[in-house]
Amino acid sequence: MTVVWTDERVEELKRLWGEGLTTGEIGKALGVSKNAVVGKAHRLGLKGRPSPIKRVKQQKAKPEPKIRSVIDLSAHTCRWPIGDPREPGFHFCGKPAIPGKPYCSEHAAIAYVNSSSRSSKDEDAA
DNA sequence: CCCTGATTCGC
DNA sequence: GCGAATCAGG
Repeated sequence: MTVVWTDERVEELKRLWGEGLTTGEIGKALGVSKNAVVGKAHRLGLKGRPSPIKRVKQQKAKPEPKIRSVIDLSAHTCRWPIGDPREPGFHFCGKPAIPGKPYCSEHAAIAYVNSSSRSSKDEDAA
């Protein structure tokens, strides 16, 4: 595989080498064996580096998972607890709640039932 | 064992 | 000078 090392090849070699590609990658890109690459590189006087050189993958920094909590729920979302808070399947109702109330109409009825039975004659007064 | 790079060795 | 083989490090 005596591919004539033209200036282009050498330039590509140096470029890929500088890119951080491994000898195998460069050799594959140039169509030569990794030995040829490393040999030429060494002969050229390129900088040596640690064996397992790998290009650092650009990891996308995730914004944030955004933890859902009861306070994060919309003000108009029913927060009626379903199940036991200690159990894994615990969740909230999530149905549209009554404005001003943390529960939907159904659960609000349950929540406020008998809580403070308004007398049928305490608000008619003026 | 795999990966890699570095050096050696024959052409 | 070239690359494969070989050696060496991780």
